[in-house]
Amino acid sequence: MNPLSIRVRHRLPIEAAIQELGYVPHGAARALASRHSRIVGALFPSLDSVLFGSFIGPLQRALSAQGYTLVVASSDYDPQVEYRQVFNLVANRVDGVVLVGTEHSEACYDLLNQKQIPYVLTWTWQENSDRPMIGFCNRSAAAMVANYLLDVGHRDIAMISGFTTGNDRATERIAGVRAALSARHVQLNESWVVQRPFSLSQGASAFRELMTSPTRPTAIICGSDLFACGAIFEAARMGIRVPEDVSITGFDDTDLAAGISPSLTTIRTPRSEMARLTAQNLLDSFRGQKPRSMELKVELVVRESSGRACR
Amino acid sequence: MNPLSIRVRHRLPIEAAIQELGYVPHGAARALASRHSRIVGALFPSLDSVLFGSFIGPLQRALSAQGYTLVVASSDYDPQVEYRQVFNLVANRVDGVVLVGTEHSEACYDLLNQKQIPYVLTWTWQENSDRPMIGFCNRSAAAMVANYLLDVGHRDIAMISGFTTGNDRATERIAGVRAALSARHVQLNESWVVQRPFSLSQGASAFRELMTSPTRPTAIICGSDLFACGAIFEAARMGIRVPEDVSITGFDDTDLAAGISPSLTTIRTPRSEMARLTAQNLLDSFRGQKPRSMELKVELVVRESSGRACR
DNA sequence: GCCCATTCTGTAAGCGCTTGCAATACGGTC
DNA sequence: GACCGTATTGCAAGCGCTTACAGAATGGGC
Repeated sequence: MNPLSIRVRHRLPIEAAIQELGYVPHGAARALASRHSRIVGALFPSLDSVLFGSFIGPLQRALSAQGYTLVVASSDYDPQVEYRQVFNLVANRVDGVVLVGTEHSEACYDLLNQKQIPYVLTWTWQENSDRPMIGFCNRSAAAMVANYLLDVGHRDIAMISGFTTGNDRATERIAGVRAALSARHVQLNESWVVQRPFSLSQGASAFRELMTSPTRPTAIICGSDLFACGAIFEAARMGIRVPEDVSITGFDDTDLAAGISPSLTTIRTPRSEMARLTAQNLLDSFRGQKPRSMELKVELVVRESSGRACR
Repeated sequence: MNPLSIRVRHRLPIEAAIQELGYVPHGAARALASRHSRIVGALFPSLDSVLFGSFIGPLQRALSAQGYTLVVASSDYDPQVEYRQVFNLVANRVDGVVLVGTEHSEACYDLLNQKQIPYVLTWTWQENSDRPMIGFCNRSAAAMVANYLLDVGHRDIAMISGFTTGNDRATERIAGVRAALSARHVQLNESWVVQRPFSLSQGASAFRELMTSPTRPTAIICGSDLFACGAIFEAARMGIRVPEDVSITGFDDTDLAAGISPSLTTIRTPRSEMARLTAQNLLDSFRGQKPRSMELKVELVVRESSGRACR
């Protein structure tokens, strides 16, 4: 008799019984016994934004395809909340954790290290860091935008940025712009760098503020497409022409960037690729392989919202 | 000696030791022993969309405040995937499940019932259903829009809708428009009801299609703000004036609706309230209280993108 | 038909907690 | 100081699975 035949002979009736009785394995029991939960936790600064949505989807798909479940949490940009959420994830003994950016309290890192839970930092890239990272360099991405604007003649450049406190991405983007300007002997006017909570309407009001100041910038670099779209909408309301009167650039290349009129010059950030690679990185860790950090390329997408400086 | 003093005397050094040793309770062990996981699962048709983002955030916050963790999953509008995801949630022995809409396979409902896992259907409302529901009536919401357009003289009304297969919200919205028109002896031209995947660019292309047909509608009811914004952008590109040449309405009142120019007439759906009440509903179930279904009110927000029919 | 290398099956221990019960300590009362 | 009800502690069982190991069955080679 074939050695497999027994297995086969038994498998069918057993599977029938499983169906019949409606047996569903008990994840917690399995997790307890096997010492891994097949759950991955992802902690975002905010869940409300569109931005992270286009990351969660692919991440969830990639993990799900390998039998992993995704838990999401948000810190609301608050380190206290963040620690609580990490603790929560650890308490649930997630097999791995996805974090956004590098700025997290020591306590968070300690907790993960102590419990030996692999984690990945995303949405950011730092050379020579020993932390696992899958992301792009916010500094050079911002510098790309700045250099492009300098190339087409802009010198009076303003920024609408997210809050930099605890947000290394925002910090790096400002630093990137500042460095790019410096390299061309242009100084970034710090009073033209405004920080706002990420939203369309905040982008609009920041734009209005900048454009009603005594001297107007000729170009505005926005730290997110949301800001940029808010600015474009506000420009329309104020009768300011884009890009003739002012160039506006975004960050992320969301659907909106291509759709809006004038279409938005922006930086395309590789969110779904980042999600896939992040999942892969963790899965490698789970399999005992050394996870690979990776710097992803971003791309400047020049569209209608930017052009030659008018003065 | 005070009976409490022992407790107090012991508590401090014990808590110190907990800190010291970095003890983190083991969720799986707790779940196994206590027979509840303190995890709630939410299953969305899609995670990519902005739409559900503004629901997940408040939901997660509300649950987190009560010590519950949120697991998200997406079905990609595929019943097969949906069943697998529900199975997954059940396998993880979530304490409760959040589902979107009413259309789910019997198998899904059976699984939840058999394992006695409380669930809530959201984003939808049906009178006389015995299923727990927290949502709004898509049919009457759509009828509100249609009645408004009829009131301002429109008779040639088109729709850009999501796919109706497996999506009761889309189905109901079309039905609502059809019924409202019928009641005024206007017939909905079925060839003017186009179904598309939810996205900005699909809204744009559907708009172009409708506006290049031999006879043009004077108003277009969109099943989502995303469609409507796509349509508005496309109108700008085609040199079609909104609302002078065509009125456009949306659904959901996302940030974009107020920001876009012309600003969008739309239906405000109470997403964060829905999230809070959904959480409350489940928490009530967990505490053995009878959960309360609730119909939420939606509101027609008339802005610039709609107006009197021109002919 | 015997032996061996496999594959398969059965069994027991234990993952880290909760829960209920029995045992004990406690403070107050008479 | 004996007694009582209450607060606290200690202990053991068990949640539903995995895992490791011992033991049995299997089929092929000689």
